[in-house]
Amino acid sequence: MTGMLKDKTRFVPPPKLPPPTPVVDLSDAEMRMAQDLLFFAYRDFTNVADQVLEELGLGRAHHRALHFIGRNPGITVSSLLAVLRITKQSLARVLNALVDEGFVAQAPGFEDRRLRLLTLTEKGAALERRLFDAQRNRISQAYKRAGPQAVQGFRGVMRGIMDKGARDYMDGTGAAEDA
Amino acid sequence: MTGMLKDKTRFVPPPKLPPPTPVVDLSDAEMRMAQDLLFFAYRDFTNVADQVLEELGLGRAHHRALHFIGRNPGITVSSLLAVLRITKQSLARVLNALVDEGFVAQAPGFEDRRLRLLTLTEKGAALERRLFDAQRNRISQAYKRAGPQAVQGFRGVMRGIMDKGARDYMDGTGAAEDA
DNA sequence: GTTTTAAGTCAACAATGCTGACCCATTTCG
DNA sequence: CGAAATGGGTCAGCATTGTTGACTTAAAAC
Repeated sequence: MTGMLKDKTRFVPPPKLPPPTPVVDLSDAEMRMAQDLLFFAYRDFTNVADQVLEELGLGRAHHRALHFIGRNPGITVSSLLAVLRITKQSLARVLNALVDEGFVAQAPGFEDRRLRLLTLTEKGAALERRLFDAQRNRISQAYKRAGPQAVQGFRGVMRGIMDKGARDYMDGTGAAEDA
Repeated sequence: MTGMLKDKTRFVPPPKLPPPTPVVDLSDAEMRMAQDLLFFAYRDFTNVADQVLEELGLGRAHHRALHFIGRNPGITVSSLLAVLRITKQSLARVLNALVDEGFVAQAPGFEDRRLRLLTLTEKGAALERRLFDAQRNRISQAYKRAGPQAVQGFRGVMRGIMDKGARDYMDGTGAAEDA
């Protein structure tokens, strides 16, 4: 019985204390820091919108859909799937909720009537605005404090981290890209 | 019936097509872009480690725990909770799995024997290394391409986006901070 | 007129958050 | 010393959001 640890087989004797953490080279520490940066910044950035979402019984997935539909009015379901990289079923849940509650409207395509062109309703645009405003504060504060040059660097690095596909999407001016 | 849309009440007539997306001011577009950057960079960065994790039947939550224990050898459970900002129960699931499978070791504190000091076992450190290596490529590529100045900017902006608490943690040299 | 394609749907499952309610061992404090 | 506070653990149940697999329907393409 190792004190409070009960006898749970779970106890493993400590490896002589701090396993000396290799500390390979300097840039290694930089890379570790980048992990932290991404984790914290993303977590806290997304959290900003959560309060508003909770009020409405929506989740982050809904926010993402609203965001990308707002940025790409008339986007098709399959393009949206390609951007989000989730399955049709996952999107369906979220999208149906948004349509049911009047945040998103869908119209059949003109040329190809199989397509469902997605747009935000006014209600949807208003919600997206609200969510955006919350997050915008964060960003603009951070941008302001860091300065325009830092912003340039930020963009460059972030672009470098993402997949080529995402980079391409972003280069498409935010208009619906072709998967 | 409106073609393929069946009769699902779900159909909402299109709002005259692209609700003109206000386009308030220039900096607004910048902020929107930042949302995209964060979403894509974070998604693709975390994805990098997923393959390795899947092999082992572990998830991202396990990775996070490994990461922060690795960076803060001897961290207590409550400090880890404070860093991750999740509940004890959520952490327990993940931590128990890691201990059971020999990735993490725990030792009672010397001064205060209620504490459980967490460290990576060699096996755990090796796994963390593996996961890290995958992600390191991304980062170092991005850093290299963007240049050292951009990296500075990246850090500044990311720090600005996160909560003060996270910033403080990071300033603690990555050594276990006091909640 | 057959085959693709865009979209929708049912069912079931897994990971990871959460809350609420307790228990135990240790430390602290009156 | 004895009570309260603290660090940690656990059971049970639930929500969100991701996954697979299998199948349908409507429209387009060939």
